[in-house]
Amino acid sequence: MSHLGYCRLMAVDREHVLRSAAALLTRRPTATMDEVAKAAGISRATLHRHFAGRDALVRALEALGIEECEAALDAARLAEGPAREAVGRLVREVEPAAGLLAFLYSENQLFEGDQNEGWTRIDDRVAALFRRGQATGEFRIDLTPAWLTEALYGLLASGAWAVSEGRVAAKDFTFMIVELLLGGALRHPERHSEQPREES
Amino acid sequence: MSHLGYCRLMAVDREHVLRSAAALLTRRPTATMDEVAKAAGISRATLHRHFAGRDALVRALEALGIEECEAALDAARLAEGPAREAVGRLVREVEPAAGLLAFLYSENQLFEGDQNEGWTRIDDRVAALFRRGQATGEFRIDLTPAWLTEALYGLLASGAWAVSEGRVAAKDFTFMIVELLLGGALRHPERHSEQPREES
DNA sequence: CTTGAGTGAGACATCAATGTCTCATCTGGG
DNA sequence: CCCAGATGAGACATTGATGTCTCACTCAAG
Repeated sequence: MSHLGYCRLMAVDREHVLRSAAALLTRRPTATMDEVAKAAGISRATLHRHFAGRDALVRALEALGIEECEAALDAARLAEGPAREAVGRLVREVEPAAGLLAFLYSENQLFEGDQNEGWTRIDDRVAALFRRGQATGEFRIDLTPAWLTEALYGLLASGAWAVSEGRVAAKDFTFMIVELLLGGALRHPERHSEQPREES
Repeated sequence: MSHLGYCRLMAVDREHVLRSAAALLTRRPTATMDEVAKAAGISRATLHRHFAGRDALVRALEALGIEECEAALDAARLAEGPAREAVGRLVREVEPAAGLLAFLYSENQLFEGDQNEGWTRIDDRVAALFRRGQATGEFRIDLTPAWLTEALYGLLASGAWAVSEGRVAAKDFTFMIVELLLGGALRHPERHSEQPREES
């Protein structure tokens, strides 16, 4: 088990480091490599042995986020049943990764240009869900799938931050996001005009 | 006019520097003081004469954002008419500042602890609007005003980013945010149960 | 016991951004 | 013309994070 055991132990270790880094950077996006190492319970030297530098660490976190996102997309079975229920499943599945995704979401605003293709694949799958909902008549057609996708990301990030700052209860996370995204804030089923603007 | 003129000119200049800094940092939150100076068409030395350092610059931008936010809150007359229309007015009034607010929104996630009290005042006013809407029966009561407030911020930031990256048209900004926040993505007025979760 | 891989601690060098300083230049008012 | 204030350009030291290196220690396998 010398060789195999070695690799698997490294993987576990790396996984653990990534998890603590994600947890820390979610709260303090500017945390130092020193702090990341300390949070993982290892020395900076060892951290550097696992990840060549801060870039590599963030890249690895991005890969982890993409991986968990796609796992959530798979688990949510977006193609099955009513689209609205698929949205609910998706948010529920993605909830554990919401903090990490919120970090990566704001981190992506910093990087110009080269954005990982994994995100566009995810974008496509989410947008396809909204498009399906529009095709079946469940969702309104005057809000583009691209915007609904962006809005979902924004609500996930807002929700994660609001929970981490104690402004909303963690147990309401999925409920609030899904209810707002699907149903909106209005109470009565009366739907106002689709052209609400005065001229101007 | 030596003295008065001096002050007013300085104010105009400072205003211009702040505007360009806001425009630049909105696109590239990590821009250097050098780049900020270049973007404003002045030298780094002069930039330092206006703002002691990067901290001071960000603080000034924060103050500007708060100022514009409160101006938008005033202009939207949140206490008048149906709450849903007040939300529409608010988003429309706040739209020109959305980019700056998105920058400050993510910047605030970086700073720990001491957050400017101006934001809590703004939070209170927005939350009061949602609370009023709930009291009049316009808004549902199973989404807390605090969450609706956070969600509005998140949608504003998402919208600003989506527009700046060309994913949604700038002219649809207000429409999409208001429609999603108030009406949600569902097409039909049928409202699903307020306890949509399976047990578990 | 011996060995070797992995680790922690810490000493550097590097690098980018920042803050401070000086000096030459420009400009408008006296 | 002369001058004071503001500016631009650039040199310089500082600071904080980072990347690299060495060395001693631990621990489990042989």
